[in-house]
Amino acid sequence: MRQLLVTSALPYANGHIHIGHLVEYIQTDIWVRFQKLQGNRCIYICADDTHGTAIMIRAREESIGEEELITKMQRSHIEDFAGFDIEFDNYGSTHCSENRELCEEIWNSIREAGLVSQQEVTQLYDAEADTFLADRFVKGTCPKCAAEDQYGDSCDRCGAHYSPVEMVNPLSTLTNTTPEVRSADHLFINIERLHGFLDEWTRSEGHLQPEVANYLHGHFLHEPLRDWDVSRPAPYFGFNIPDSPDNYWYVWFDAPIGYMASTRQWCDRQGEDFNDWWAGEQTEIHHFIGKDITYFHTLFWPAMLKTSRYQLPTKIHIHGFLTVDGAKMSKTKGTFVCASTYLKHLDPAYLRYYYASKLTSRVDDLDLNLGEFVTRVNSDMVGNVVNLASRAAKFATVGLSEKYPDDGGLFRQAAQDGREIAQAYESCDYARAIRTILAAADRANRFVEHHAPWKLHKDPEKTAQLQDVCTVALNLFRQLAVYLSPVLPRLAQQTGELLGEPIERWEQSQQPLLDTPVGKFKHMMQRVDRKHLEAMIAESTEHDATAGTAVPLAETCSFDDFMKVDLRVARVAAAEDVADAKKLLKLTLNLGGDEQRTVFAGIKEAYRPEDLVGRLVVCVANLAPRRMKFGLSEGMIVAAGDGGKEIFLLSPDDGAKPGQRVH
RNA sequence: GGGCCCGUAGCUCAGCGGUUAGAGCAGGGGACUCAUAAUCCCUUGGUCGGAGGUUCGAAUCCUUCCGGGCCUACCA
Repeated sequence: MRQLLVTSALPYANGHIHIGHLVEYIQTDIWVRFQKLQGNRCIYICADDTHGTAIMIRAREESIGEEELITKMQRSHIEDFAGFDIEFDNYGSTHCSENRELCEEIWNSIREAGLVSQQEVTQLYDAEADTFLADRFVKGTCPKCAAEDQYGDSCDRCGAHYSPVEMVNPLSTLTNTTPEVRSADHLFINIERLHGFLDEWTRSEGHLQPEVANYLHGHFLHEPLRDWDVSRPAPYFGFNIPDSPDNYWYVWFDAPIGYMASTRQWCDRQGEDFNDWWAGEQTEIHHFIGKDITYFHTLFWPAMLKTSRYQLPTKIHIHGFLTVDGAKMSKTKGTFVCASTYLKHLDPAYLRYYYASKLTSRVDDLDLNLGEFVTRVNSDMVGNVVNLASRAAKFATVGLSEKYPDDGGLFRQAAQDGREIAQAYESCDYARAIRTILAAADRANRFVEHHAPWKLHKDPEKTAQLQDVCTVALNLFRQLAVYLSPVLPRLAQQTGELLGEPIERWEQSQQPLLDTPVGKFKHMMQRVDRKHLEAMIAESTEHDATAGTAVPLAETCSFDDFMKVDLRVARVAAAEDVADAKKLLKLTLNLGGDEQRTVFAGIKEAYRPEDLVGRLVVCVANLAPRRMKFGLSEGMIVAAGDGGKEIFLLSPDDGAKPGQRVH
């Protein structure tokens, strides 16, 4: 019997669970249920990730304490997960005494190993909010291309990377004030000292999916690893560092330790020995995470565990992101669906089944195609599998036969399929498991078709034959229910009730159930109603009115300030593609008379050159010319939108003439 | 600029060195009526992104080009 400790990534206490998160929790829950069904000793551990600047700021916005915020959010997360039949053995929080103690212990080991150093870090500081600003909390003008309204680390428009300290006219998005530059001492971990270990660990068989190992070597491990900044100066919501009391551990230091803290809570409750789970080789440790946090889990985390002499992960299972109908989840499209919203409209089994039918062991993104969702659930799951019980149970009033009848080898074949299905679950290739199960369901349906119980039913002399046919059909169905029970626990439970024996072990798929009464049949699952799906999307759709208020207004400016900007109507005389540029089109603008300008505009993804020629636009005519990679840009055209495909050029109403001033 | 991954039927994918390239859904035709408009049978549909190469043999290995996605370190 194996002993397994399984985790999912800790959801951040800053937001609610949505269908994107659920890919991971459903994936993990299926794996854990499979392991338990196999008779392995397996615990599923998770917790809320509660620390960091974002929590501090949100608590302020809601005028409540951080602890109140995270308590509320944890309750909500637990409820959402329960609604999707995701069963944790312990669901904790990183903000607990167990975590603080473990952080301290691991920190001391890292200190003792001589890996910690102090370095000065210069950052922007918001004096009004009294906090250092992470890059995402700074907006300003790009120091390279002068694009406005860019985030503090890089520019959407020219792709430049810089430090927020270099930005022109930076503004704190928290208070809309101008931040100051301040320095503070941070603590760094010299992770390069573990380079050799990480090189070997990431490469050695089985710890990572091959593409992840390739990525790490191609991207990080081919050069010296940079020191990891693990502290943040006050104010910060988190744990104080005992030997550096003005500093806090960065949230990514204490978050993975939360896996251990949550395990410790479980151990204390169960009377188990914590070291048995984290300090000995008898336990396999499996982390399930999304590809966005690969770096923390495959480099920092093993380094921390190695240094503090804890057990290293057996395997890190990494999955991709969720897209909906091929695009990122979007609030305006209504595809950013919260777990609780989903549950108001649809059965959680649908999503569990659909995700399972698409999950493989690779890091690829998973697309939730809404049309396909309906088809797979209705045709494959309900029509093919669940309906099998429906068409046989009704005729099985006398119960199952005493001896298993000749079924042409169907039961044996499906029993043998169990090996392949189990292997598929084990390797996280659930799509393969589902495919194999569906093939068995096809065979079972063919059997029923061929033996036509509805005809036998009409002939009183064929009762025994009818019983045999139902015995086969229901046993074939029960096999499927066992195989699907990690994905569809409720279906397994209903099947157990129908046939009078709960489904608890994988081996139940290997022996037919005989000589037992069959309960009264009730529908086990409804088909998806497209209307409910549409209602869910409608409820998730955020309208423009609410979406538009998200960006705070800029500082008040005087009329004179405004008049410094000379906006002119211009006609696009020519527009051409800039071959090597990702975002730029080269425009020739006519500003009235002979006045011509060349402008490089970052609108390539939203407009085709041929559609622009001849139209009127509004141009900033007195903007300082800018030397760009492809030539000199002598102005700027004004547009709304976030960039990419979401760019909307402004144009005057009919009658305006090139050269007219806009004011 | 660099890195990782992916391009197979309308859609979602399987096949990853060896018989005429497969499945499900969708499309077309038929059967059946037990069942949740279900199920069963037959059927249409692909120059396996393009071009080279290795090989007796390539969707499968290598090179290169094209197209797409993701990442590029104090938000990994």
